[in-house]
Amino acid sequence: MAIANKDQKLDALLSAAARVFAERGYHQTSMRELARSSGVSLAGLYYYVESKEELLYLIQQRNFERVIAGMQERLAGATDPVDRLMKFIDNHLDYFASHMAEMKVLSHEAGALSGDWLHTVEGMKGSYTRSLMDILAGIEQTHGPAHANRRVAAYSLFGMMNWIYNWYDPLGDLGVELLAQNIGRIFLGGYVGLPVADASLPRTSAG
Amino acid sequence: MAIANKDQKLDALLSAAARVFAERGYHQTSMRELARSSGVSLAGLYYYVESKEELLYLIQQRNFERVIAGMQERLAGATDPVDRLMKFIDNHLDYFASHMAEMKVLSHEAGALSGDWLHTVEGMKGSYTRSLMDILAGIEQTHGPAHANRRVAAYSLFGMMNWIYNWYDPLGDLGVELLAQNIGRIFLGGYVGLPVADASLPRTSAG
DNA sequence: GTTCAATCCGAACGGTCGTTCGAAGACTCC
DNA sequence: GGAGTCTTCGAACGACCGTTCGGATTGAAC
Repeated sequence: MAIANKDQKLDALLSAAARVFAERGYHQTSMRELARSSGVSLAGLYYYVESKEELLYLIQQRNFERVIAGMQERLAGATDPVDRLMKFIDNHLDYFASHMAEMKVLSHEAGALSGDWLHTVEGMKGSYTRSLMDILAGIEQTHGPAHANRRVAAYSLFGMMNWIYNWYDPLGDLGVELLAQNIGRIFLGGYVGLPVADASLPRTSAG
Repeated sequence: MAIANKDQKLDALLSAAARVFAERGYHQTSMRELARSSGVSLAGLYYYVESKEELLYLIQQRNFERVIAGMQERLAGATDPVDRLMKFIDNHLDYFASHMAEMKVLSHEAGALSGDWLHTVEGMKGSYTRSLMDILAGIEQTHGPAHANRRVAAYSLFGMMNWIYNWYDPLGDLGVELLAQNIGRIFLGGYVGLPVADASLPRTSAG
């Protein structure tokens, strides 16, 4: 019970910290604020975590891990490159929209890590980016020459998806499925001139 | 001479500060570091600026002003909506690429301002966003129904363009013209299914 | 060469920061 | 009920923060 309980409390701590980091920024947030908003004393935080930076690292690493795991799961049975891309986008935006605070911290506080922690997270980003580039290569093979440089295309897609923390409200009128559909359509139409049919996308009421 | 000289030194100060803010982040940067990297004493900074936050505000406001002025200048004679969009993108990326530090500060430290200063910069952002949305409306009129929600499209384009501070090297192999061409092509092709011909874009050696 | 404003700075202020430490409470097992 | 481990925390530490203030330095104007 003891160890499981500790892990559970660490999870709650990370979730509370992510909310505050997302709202006020990592450097602007003090350990005293984190203590207050998570119901633990200041010193008590250090029972679960060895430093403020480890808190940031754990938020980034754990959530990125889940994004990557979700992607691998969704891609497991898909062979058509376009289908794979849409699943990649769906997964990314799904996780993003349901973990806005954590993903904002992951996207926005990338430069706040250092040392091995930074190295680890950057490794994950590299591998994630490579996954997308591979999918793009597959699309080029099946749908003719690309209309844009593959690297530019990959980072443009990440830009579209990661920028949403600046404007998207998951509780607003625009559902995640529709958002993913829109972004997927913009990207695919521009990258290989593919008009993405509604039928190949998850249906939404506002479709 | 006196006042002009002061303005000139303020410019140099802002430029030095932007470089440090871009590299280490606004909150992580101390006034002592800014003093060191701009060759002024700590107290001397306060002759030019009333607070650290005003420094950030001036960087954001002055550069955003120039981006908007550049846009208005380039759009002055253009009537074709697609041409207007390409000019909008060109201007944005041109300025971004030649002022990477300032624009990273503008994009990345948006949440660090408060009060009237925040209000002013947000007003500029709103007006700039409206300009893009107007161009998109024009494109829809001349090139048929859009393949994606206009608001999503606008923010997706901003995402593509503003994300470049995370990966783009203005001194690398990929020139700004080519970058703008690629992003413009991805966006236009996806938004209204328009295959952008090379001829309608600025020529580059790598075409 | 005195005046006066513009320019610059050393030194200090009060405050907040991340982190530590020793000890107190809570819980389990005998 | 005693031993031992897990969990929690009040209080304090040294470091650094943004900002201020009084005075030094400069340079043009008369």
